[in-house]
Amino acid sequence: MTNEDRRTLRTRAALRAAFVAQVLERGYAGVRVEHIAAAADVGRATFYTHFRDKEALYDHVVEVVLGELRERITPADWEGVGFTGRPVAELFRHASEQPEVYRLILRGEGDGRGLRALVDAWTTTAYDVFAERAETQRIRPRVDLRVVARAWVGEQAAVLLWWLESPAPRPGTEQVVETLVELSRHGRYWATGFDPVST
Amino acid sequence: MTNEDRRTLRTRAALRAAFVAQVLERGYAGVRVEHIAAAADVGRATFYTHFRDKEALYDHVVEVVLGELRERITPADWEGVGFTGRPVAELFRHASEQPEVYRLILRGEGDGRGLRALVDAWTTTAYDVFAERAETQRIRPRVDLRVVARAWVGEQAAVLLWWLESPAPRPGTEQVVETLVELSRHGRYWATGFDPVST
DNA sequence: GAAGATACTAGACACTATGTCCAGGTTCTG
DNA sequence: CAGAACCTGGACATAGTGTCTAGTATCTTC
Repeated sequence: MTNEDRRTLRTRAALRAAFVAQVLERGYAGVRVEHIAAAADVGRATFYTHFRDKEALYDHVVEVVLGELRERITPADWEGVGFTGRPVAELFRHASEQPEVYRLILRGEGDGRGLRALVDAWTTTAYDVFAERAETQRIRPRVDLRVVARAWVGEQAAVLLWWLESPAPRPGTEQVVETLVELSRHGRYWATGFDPVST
Repeated sequence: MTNEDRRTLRTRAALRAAFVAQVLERGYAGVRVEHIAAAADVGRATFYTHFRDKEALYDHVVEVVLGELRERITPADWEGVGFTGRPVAELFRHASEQPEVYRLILRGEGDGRGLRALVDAWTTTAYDVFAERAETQRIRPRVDLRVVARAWVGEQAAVLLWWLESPAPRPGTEQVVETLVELSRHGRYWATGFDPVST
């Protein structure tokens, strides 16, 4: 890796950071290329030597985050007892390290493209794990696993966004993740204490 | 209600329909005011006599849908055994009657504003029901009800979008709703057949 | 069926942001 | 220090926005 490359990488990182900050400040539609360039301390023309337009930068940002997330979760995380707990915890931990990008994506900023990318990727991963588990354990699931995977992911997306946008005194990562795991394990009725039969 | 009002209402409805169709065809960012006007069979200037801009029309569309949904679900739907099943079924039924608008909103089109509006409204409603139930029944929930409400809504949003975008041979409303209810009742582990303890 | 009100219309307008281009400047490497 | 990158400001044509105006169509009411 030569040093020209380094310079390029630094500039791109600056543009990414500037983009995220600007979108959270002004909203995706309200951000001008000039704002991003200025916030990244770079000329407007320079922006275009790196990215075709605002959308391209957005896609790049999402790609980077998804790449990091993928690298962080190994197949081993999906093994064993309570096998969904570790991936969820890892997701929340990653998000808490860079709340801005995650808020950006989960809010559906940029016409929802990033949110759909995240949800789709995460859903595919989950479904594959669920399906393979059912396969190897000769289990015949009582419900459609595609629906289960979607539900599982949607649940996390909604809770994660709420958690990231909650003001200062918010529950800790462990507590929220624990709640999600409990819901997976015992169902909402059990967790809330409402008895579906006698009520 | 005079007849001028009628004309106005008809034009607005036409603009709403045109907007939805155009966004699904070109994506929110790709839609020009001219496209909407043309699709509604109306002059471009007319658009501006009804709505400030594209965003205002978008907000109006969301408002109408949320209004309809609210009207459809009475407090009685939240009563009794399996009290979450009926509202969910009603939501899915409403969505299946006008899949286009719901797809538009759930995809996060328009920088996610509509999706957030829908999720927030639905979450608030759910939380209030949950909280009041816990109150009147003197139940001390095992988990944070705010998280439960978020999770419950996120689950539905993700599954509903998936369902609306699935090609022709897709599961029926009843089946999908039934799955969601089962997940609420018994938890994901039970429904998938994976035993969290012995696995 | 005429008068009046209201919605609609085409076209022109200034304005703003986009994306491309270029010629010259800066910064790092070898 | 020479060369190769990256960066730069400014100029440019283009496209879409939102406003306005003067005039036309449509419907109600008497």
